[in-house]
Amino acid sequence: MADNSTRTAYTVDSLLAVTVGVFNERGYDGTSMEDLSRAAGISKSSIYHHVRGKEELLRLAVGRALDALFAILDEAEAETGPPVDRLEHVVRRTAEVLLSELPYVTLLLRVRGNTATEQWALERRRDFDHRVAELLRAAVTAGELRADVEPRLATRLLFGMINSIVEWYRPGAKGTDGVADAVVHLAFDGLRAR
Amino acid sequence: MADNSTRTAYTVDSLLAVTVGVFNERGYDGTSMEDLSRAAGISKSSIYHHVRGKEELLRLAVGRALDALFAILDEAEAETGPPVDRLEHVVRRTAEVLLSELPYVTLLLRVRGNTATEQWALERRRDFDHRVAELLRAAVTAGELRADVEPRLATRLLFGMINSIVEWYRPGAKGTDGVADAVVHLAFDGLRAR
DNA sequence: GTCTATAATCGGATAGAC
DNA sequence: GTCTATCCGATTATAGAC
Repeated sequence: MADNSTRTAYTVDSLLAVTVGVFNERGYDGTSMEDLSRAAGISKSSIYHHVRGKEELLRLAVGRALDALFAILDEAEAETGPPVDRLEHVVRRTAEVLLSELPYVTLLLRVRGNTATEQWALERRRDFDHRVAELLRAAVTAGELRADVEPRLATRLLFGMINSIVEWYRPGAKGTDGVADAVVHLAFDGLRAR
Repeated sequence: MADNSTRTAYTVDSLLAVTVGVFNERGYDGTSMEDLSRAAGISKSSIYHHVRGKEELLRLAVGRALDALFAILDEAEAETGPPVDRLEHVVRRTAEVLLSELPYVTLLLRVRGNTATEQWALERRRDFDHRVAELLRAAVTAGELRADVEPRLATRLLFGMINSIVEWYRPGAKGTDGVADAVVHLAFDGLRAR
């Protein structure tokens, strides 16, 4: 918007939405405050009015993604059904959260660990993975999942598949309906025709 | 090695091995020439004796990964068996190449497209994906793979799973034997007990 | 809440000696 | 083939006006 006088002033949230888009396009390290100011249509120093700096923008964004993901685990662990059903719930809901919080989760999954904020994010991701691996292990013990693949390895490959959604999914694009269904089908029953 | 006088002089290849390790730890954008010189134990200007700059190091590294991946497709497309067998060959060999060329493929998979070199790498990755999707489509047409998941979507999820190996695999670590086998089993037959 | 101007530092790259 | 010294543009962040 070219006319500053009619544009609604930024809030931290609306600034964050713009920021995350740029971080995902250019990478966090590859994004300068100049890039952000251009994308937001305000000056660099105006950004510093809302946040302490670039790293705080990263922390707020990945925090939003992490909160959404941990909420899924809290739901699943409160359920009473067989382990395999709870695991399926986590798989489906994680895929759905990836889609609904796409830019925030995308950023989270690309974090490498250069700064304190990035290391904090990696740590919380590891906690998430461990809790999922426990669910999967319980389903194997119950005889509901095949026992010939090590649970930790299966968890990693399973979430590798789910997380890869952020690499290509674009809302509204053709042929992206039923992504969560496809994930659940492939994960539990595989590609082969029966 | 602290003693410069006894260390073998770098070649482009040996310098590349060091470089790729740092790029993967800190990210390409997050790595400075200063970081590289410290890791290699030589000065910044000595690096410029071997390569034209930072971007050339990236090009050499991802080029090595791409060459290894395209060699797999050339093999598979030359085979004469049923499509599903050729696809399984590609899946297994891709997982194996990920393991054998781990740092180079890791770097390739993290490229985002900020520079000309990065865009060239993304383009070649798209070519690879399309050729795999064709193989998978042929296997669906032959009735060897389930028809209720769109081939492009299945390809993406399949390679999402395979590529995610670079996120956690460390050579020699416990519980990482039979990774390629696990990938093939999960991809074609799924997690569920039979 | 946003601006212009600028401080302070970092990072890629080069010159020229050994 | 490697070094020290340095150039200079880019980048994060701040000061102070409106």
